[in-house]
Amino acid sequence: MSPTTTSGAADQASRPRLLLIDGHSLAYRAFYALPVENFATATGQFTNAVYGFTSMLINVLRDESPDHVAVAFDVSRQSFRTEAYAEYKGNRSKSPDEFGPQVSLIKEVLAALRVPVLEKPGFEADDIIATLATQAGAAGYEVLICSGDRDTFQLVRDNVTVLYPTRGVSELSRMTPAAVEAKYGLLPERYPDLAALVGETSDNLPGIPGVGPKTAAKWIGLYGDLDGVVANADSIKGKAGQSLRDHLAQVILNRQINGLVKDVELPLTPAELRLPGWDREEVHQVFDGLEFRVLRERLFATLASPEPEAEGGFDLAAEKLTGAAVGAWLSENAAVAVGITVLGTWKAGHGDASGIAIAAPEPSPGKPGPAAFVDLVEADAEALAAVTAWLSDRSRPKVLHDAKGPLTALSDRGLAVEGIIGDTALAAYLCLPDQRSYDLADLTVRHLGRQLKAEEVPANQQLTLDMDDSGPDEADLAMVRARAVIDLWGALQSDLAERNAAGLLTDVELPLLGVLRTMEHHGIAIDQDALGDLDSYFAAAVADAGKQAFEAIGKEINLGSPKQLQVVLFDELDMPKTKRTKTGYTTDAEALADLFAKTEHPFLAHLLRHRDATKLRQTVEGLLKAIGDDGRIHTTYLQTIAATGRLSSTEPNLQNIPVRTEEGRRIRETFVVGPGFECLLTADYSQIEMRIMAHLSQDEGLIEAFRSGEDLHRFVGSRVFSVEPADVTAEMRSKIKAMSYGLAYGLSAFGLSRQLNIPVDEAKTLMDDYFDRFGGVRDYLHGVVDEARRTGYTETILGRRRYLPDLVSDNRQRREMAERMALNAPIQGSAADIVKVAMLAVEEKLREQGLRSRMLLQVHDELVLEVWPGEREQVEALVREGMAGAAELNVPLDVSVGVGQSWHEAAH
DNA sequence: CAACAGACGTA
DNA sequence: CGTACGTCTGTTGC
Repeated sequence: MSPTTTSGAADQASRPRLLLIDGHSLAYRAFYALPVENFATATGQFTNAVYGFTSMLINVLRDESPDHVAVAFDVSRQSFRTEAYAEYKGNRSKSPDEFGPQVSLIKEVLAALRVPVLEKPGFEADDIIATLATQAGAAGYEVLICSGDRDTFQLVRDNVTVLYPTRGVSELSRMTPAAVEAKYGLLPERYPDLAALVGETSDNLPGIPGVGPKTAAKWIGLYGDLDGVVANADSIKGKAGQSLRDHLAQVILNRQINGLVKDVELPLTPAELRLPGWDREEVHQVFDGLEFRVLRERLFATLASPEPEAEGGFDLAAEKLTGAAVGAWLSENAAVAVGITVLGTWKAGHGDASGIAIAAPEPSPGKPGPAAFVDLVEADAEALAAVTAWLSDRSRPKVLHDAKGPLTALSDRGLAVEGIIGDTALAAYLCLPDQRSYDLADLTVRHLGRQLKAEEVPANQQLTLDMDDSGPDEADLAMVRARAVIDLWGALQSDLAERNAAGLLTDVELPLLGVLRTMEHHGIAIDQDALGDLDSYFAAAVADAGKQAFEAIGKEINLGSPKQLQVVLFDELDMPKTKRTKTGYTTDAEALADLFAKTEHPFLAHLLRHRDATKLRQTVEGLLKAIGDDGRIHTTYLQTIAATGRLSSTEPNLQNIPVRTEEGRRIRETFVVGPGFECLLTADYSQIEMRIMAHLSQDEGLIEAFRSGEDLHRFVGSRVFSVEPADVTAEMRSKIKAMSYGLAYGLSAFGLSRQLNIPVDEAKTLMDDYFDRFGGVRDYLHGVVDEARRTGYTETILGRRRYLPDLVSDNRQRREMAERMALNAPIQGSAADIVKVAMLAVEEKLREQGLRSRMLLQVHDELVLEVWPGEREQVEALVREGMAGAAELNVPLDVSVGVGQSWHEAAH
């Protein structure tokens, strides 16, 4: 067990990195990825392609830290390829008028950034890239190619990676030799062979009919390369073989065309592509002209001061430990906060851990940080005892990344963990809650400027613990990740502090993580037979409604296909057109109900019933599939998804179980109390968002409404309509209710009119009257947007922030969207804060009072508990106390509670 | 096969 | 032209 040094990522500070970009291909992708109408300067110049290209460029420069860069462009469509094959790329329509001029704007941006631009008549950008990649590769460079053209895959090598845009231009997938092999089943060098057989639509190169990538790869595998395939064409059997023989000439031509030229004469060598650093003034000028304010900020923020360690990997002194060495290592190295990663599996509240990696921070700059791995399956008693004791010692600080799953795995192996002082995923979420994911590898690049991914380790640089050459094993990678976690934690501290989020992490999110873990673990019991019966019932309803729908139109179509429905409704039955969607006219339930009111065509009624029953059946079947061996459903709560601070629930989603209709509620009847328990108890906040609105706005009228104990909407209605509360009609009340809730979402008069089916001016009057009587609400709503525009973020009552840079967007649609988010985020987010605090309080009280009752579900403003026999009253009292006391607002927090044998019965 | 769009369930 | 989510199905493929 002698310590060795392992390098988890490219450790090549001395190795130059060259980034080669296919300018045309990326500009074109950007053009189609971003809606052109949303990107125009005051003078009417379209900039979507420039924006997308520049944005991608900034990201790649930031994430990859190349020191050498070049962008290659096609000069024209004419090249040696069109000479050889006139139809090459002949299917491409002329690029739109809005596109062409943007190419020269891109070149202006590149000039300001001092990025060399290369083009060569008669050749395509890819040939230039192939040439430079070849030269640089031979000279020992690390080469990155950014291109949307798959032909570049043939250039991939150990030190040549293609970054291929997958979604628009925002996400790049790394095509390494392993990635190419995984995707196509052959070496990168052979990719053009495969492309020649399969064809390339975008280049107008037809492939062999009936031959796809699978078959092509099989042949190439069989005969070595395309020459081999061609030579053996006669011996390939079957339809595909015949097809190959029929199209042999095209295949050979394809291969001539798709091979890239690697010896184009160029004015610059790789060494001359070193980035000299850009001209700030010129960048300002160009970006001003393009009106790229946010982008300029991003450029300066991310690239002005490149991280000193930007190219380093993680050096650690890694050991795999057994026996007495485990305890010794922990005593020596784990007194400070350490990073932990867990090998194992977890899903639906259960899991198993096979190993644990622990890493301490670098003792001093440049010195490898200690790291250890303990195999939990093979561990001897002594090792296990040491790990167990250390894990459960709350005075030994630990940091994990997205800890809920790993902790579930450890827990199911009998290992309790105490002393968790940080979770890097939660920390990153609190800092920037609008990100879609908090992948550890992404965070290390963003915050540490270091790469994590294993496949980026060049084979010749891997030093492994094993004596063989198999590369880093799982344990090595786990240790590298553990080290990344602790380093990341260090880097996130100041970020958390600056954003005032440290307390939120320590006091709310971290402890909540444990609560959620046990809720997932417990799950909720299901009456499987009843649910099965419901499935049959809904299936019959679907069949019945479908049959009647078909009779009504005299034929059978797929009722689940909006496209086919549009044909029937608008072409064949000639019904009035509904609201437009991207691809046609909507057939949503509201529109269908409108159409039914107008036409009374029975098809519509049957269709609506079919939709309804189908949706319910899908829900039921999803739930049936999710029932575990224990007869319970274990959802997974996601704590870092919702930008407002809410939780979300997945696999299955138990936060959207039907409740509004009678049939829907029958599904809730199948969520039942588990064996041995007395009943389910549900507790929910009534009108929590409106109460938060009252609190935040300090509006005297609204506060009085809640303090008076009068029905809220009746009270507000009496003010708005200037009548006695008793004289507020049901219609008035429902209008007020819609408006009150709408306000918290940024509802406009137009939206209100549409929802209430009243004229816009009536809706406008209604809103004006509302704001006249509740001026504090109006002032608050205006104020919250102004403040957010000034500071860049909104804040909840616990200081949870949401950053909304689009508030200053020059695009109206985006700006107004951001404004509505700014209105809603403090309200929805504060409600989320309060429920989270309440959950912690309830958990704490259950524990303190030594009760066996337990929390099972959270549905945003509702908690569902399972009550142990004899504990009902005590639980109800503590839940009321915990929830009502979760925040000090200037209005009371009202909690209503119900109990029953099922979730439905416990509702109130 | 994967990504997208449309539809719809909840708070 | 009302926020926040997750899931299913059908369609499509710059």
